[in-house]
Amino acid sequence: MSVRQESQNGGLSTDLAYQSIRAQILSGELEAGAWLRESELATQLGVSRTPVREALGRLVADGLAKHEPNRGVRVEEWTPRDLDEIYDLRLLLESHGAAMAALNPSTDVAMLGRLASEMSSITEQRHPDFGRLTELNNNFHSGLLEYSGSERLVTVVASIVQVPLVRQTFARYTQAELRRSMDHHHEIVSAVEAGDAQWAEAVMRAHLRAGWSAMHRHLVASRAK
Amino acid sequence: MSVRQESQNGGLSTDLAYQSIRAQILSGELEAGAWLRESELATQLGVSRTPVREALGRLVADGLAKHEPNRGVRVEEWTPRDLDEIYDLRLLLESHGAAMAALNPSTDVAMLGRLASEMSSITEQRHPDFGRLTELNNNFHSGLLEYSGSERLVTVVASIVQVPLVRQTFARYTQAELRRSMDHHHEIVSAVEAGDAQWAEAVMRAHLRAGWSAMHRHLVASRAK
DNA sequence: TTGGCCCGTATTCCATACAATCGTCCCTGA
DNA sequence: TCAGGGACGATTGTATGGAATACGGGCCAA
Repeated sequence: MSVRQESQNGGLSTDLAYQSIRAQILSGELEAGAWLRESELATQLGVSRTPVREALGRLVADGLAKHEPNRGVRVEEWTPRDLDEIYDLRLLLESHGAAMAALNPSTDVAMLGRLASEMSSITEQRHPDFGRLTELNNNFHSGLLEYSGSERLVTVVASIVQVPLVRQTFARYTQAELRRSMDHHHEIVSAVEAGDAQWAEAVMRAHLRAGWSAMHRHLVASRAK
Repeated sequence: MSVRQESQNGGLSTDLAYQSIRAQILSGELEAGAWLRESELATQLGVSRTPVREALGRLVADGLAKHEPNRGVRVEEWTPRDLDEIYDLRLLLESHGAAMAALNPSTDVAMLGRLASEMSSITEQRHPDFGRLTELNNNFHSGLLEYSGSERLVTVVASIVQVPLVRQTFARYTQAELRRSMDHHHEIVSAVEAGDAQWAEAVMRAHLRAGWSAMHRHLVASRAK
């Protein structure tokens, strides 16, 4: 919830359309491969086709949808290979960002620590609120990236990462994995607080790789069935 | 000329507008901060405002222009800091890509070698064709990236890199720097041919860092004037 | 002289009408 | 029965008109 899904361009109706359609894609309400018909969405949202077209263009640029000339726009489909590519890039970019944040004296360590703690306490409850957990996790990761000092790093990662986040990764974790993931967050905070770039980078690598591993295990399981 | 500037969506007029406006920005014909008026561009290109609006939206998504609500779109401005960020990311991503290409057995080493050779021969001429050199250089870099096997890596780098390339970096090089840059290309080919990922990665790092250094020298010089 | 308000103008933003294009279905003929 | 072709329908792509909004200049008052 951190960046880039609030209005980046002006139109009121355009933004409404963009937010709404995007939400429907990410929630799974619109499944992969489904057609995004301009007039249908327009009437559904109570606006004309023009802002819908504009919103669809942005979604295509985001990589969430695919344009087929003279045919229309449909929700992008994702293969396991795509997810591998994404995690590979996250590994590279986010660990780099963590290192830079550790070197940045104005990084708000306290805020990151609070996020990590709140996430921990959520996981200790009987029925964890995975939605809230995902939201806090996004805040943690993108917040850390912002302290890397590189605006582009934030936007690039945001443009890559949006898809797999929706898959409710946390809900797939075992209890041990969940706990380890939370521990990673605290360790990252410690590393940043210590100003130790290599430590921060290494923990972030481990953190993401662990997430990738859990996701991968689930993928092969679901493919087998 | 490698990727992502050919039509990614359908419209004929839309594509014309996109290509044309984009070219005007990259050539410097439209300078930073200039307003991109819909009707003006529409009449200039002989189309209506609608495809122009769509093209502007894509340019904003590309990061080449900036949208100001209810005011219009203007050409994005670039600070030296932006260029630093971009080179930082290129360093990270392209060196990683080079390493992966070295590990990929189906990488077309011969093609890369031909590109490197042709670039070398251009630089040895009395009046090198820097435009052609830039084009071949783009082909070399994006070609190498494609052999990394990660589609996303290609598109991500393409989305970041477009701006500084236009600044005719090669024309700023000293003779020695130009020669070193060409040598780097050949060395990268050797490393990839040897299947040595670490070698390829290291040379690519050096190659980009050298380019950054030359650009930086020029920036401080032009700022002093 | 200067600060603030009001209105005119230019421009975007949204809606709607029209044109072009593609897929599908039916019909025909072998 | 099946292959090929042509017209219909649905949907995108383009053009244009009208509503909303923000800037700039001029007027008024202190």
